[in-house]
Amino acid sequence: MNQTATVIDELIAGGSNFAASLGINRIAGELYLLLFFSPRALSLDEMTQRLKVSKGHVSTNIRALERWQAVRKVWVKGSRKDYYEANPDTLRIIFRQLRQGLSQRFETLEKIMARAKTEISSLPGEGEAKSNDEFVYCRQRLEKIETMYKTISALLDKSEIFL
Amino acid sequence: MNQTATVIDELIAGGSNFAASLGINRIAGELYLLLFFSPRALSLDEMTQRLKVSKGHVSTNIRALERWQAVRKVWVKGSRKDYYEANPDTLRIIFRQLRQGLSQRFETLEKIMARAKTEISSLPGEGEAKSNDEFVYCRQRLEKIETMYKTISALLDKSEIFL
DNA sequence: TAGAACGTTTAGAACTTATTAAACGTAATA
DNA sequence: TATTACGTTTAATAAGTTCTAAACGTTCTA
Repeated sequence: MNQTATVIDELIAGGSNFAASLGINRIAGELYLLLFFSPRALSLDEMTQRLKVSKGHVSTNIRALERWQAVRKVWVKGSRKDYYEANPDTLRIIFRQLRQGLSQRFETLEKIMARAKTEISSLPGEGEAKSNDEFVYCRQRLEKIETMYKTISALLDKSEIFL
Repeated sequence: MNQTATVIDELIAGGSNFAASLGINRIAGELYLLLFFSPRALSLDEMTQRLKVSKGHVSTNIRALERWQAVRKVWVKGSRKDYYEANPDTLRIIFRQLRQGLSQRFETLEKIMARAKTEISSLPGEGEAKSNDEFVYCRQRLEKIETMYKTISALLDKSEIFL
């Protein structure tokens, strides 16, 4: 292993630490960075050896990266191995992933909020002062959440410039 | 427990699920939401009973929320318990936390990248073609990372409008 | 068709994180 | 001062995740 490799190892370690701290699987981060810094596509075996992790682990994680469109399989003539190269558009990958993840979760939340809104407006005042307080307060809070929700949605829409 | 409480329970469940899926401790999310929907400050005991988790757990997590300035302790006369209320500025809390977390991690990354840059430019060409390729390619990639880095930093700076 | 070279799946070991119950310390109260 | 009512810390356990080694199923090659 030459000197360039050592420098890259450090970059991979630092970068995958960063990714891991954001909740991305460490090996996925390492795989992506390894490919990102590699001038040619690498085979599963090469990645396995270089990162010193099991073949199965590499297999599983590289396919996760493929699903995120962070890497892609390339065809290398004369070999029947699978080779992968990094999609260098890292920012786009991150934002796409972020946007998509949030949208899905938002849908679930939206349903819950819609139901809460219906339920709460159909509640009888219940007579006693305490319950009434809670009732009014809850409505206000729900409205506040909706406002925030719209702010974030708007931001997400703007982040389309990265896609 | 009245009907408003039931609706709020659903909102807490949905919201804390959302938070948990973003990597925030589930109990922290539940605590925040419980307070967010509560018209008055609540004591540790009340939160413990309502959320059905241990006192210690509530204690630890409420202090994490305090550190993030997501809740604050309030004084209730005639009681020697600690009462807490939510900081309703949820978006501000989220962005502050995001910004701060990223900044810290960025500092570490910055150091690694600076060192890599120095090391890589001080490397001799090593003669052989293959190493030279790697060398040149690595420099290009490093530059690409720096560009992305600057893009995110700029975005973070703009997100100051939320602080 | 037998054997080798692959990538994938899986069962469980090794770690990590979340959670609890109980011990503890402190301050208020009687 | 003794007791009680708190919040905090801690040690043990439960739950969840990551990781490996080995079995497996294909596809290629001889």
